[in-house]
Amino acid sequence: MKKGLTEICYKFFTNLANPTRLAVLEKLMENPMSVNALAALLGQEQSMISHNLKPLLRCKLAFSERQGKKRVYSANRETVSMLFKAVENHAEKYCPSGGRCLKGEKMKNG
Amino acid sequence: MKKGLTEICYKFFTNLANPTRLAVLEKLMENPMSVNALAALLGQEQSMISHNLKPLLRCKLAFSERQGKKRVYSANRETVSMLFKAVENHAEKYCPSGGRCLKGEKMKNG
DNA sequence: TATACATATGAATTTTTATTCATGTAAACG
DNA sequence: CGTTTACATGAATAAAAATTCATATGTATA
Repeated sequence: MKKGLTEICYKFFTNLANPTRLAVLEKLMENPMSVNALAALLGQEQSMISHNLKPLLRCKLAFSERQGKKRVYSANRETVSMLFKAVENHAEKYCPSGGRCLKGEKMKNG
Repeated sequence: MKKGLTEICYKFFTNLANPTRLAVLEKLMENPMSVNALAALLGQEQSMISHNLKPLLRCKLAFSERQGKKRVYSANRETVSMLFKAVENHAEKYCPSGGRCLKGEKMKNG
């Protein structure tokens, strides 16, 4: 493993280890949208979405662009799809029947 | 994104979002070893290593096998290398000069 | 089978992270 | 330029994780 990667990995995975941020990324993978659109879709407060978008932007897992009075967020499709795919591959191989091996502990939300 | 994957991703990334566990995985990628060997190498208490190995095993990010009175742990090389590679790719492209873009927040250890 | 070695577990505490609520700021548009 | 819309930020609180220390369990072997 490359030196310094551990620290980057830590920030990275810490960033992803959150149901709200994962849900945001999932939505943004479907299509780019505004903070309020995300908040509405996910049934969460606008400020919570904003707070959670920040670390995603910082790590460049998401991008943003102003469009008129809105600000449109989009996912870093390359990285995000690669990561999700890695997890999906693992799950298929090691967590048959949809991660039932992880049963018992539920996600903080939904 | 496949349904149910969000939850698996959450457990997954939560598992990886920890400096001790990342360090453990890094060592185990070099070669399989016992709990005490890990503890010695990482300068951590044995119980801490044990506690942190548990979730890695649960998610099958690591495996274990008894060898005499020791228990030898090994990394799931396939998954771990894929994940690390994904992060490395991202870092190269989006975090030039070794993740300096992530500066300011240090890892809990290291 | 008593002892030592290797690891696991439990529970209390500390640390980190998330969430909420109130408020601040910035662009658009009348 | 004041008002509305859209979003960001700060600070307090709440929730979740990590760490530590004490102790239990399990295996080999004298």
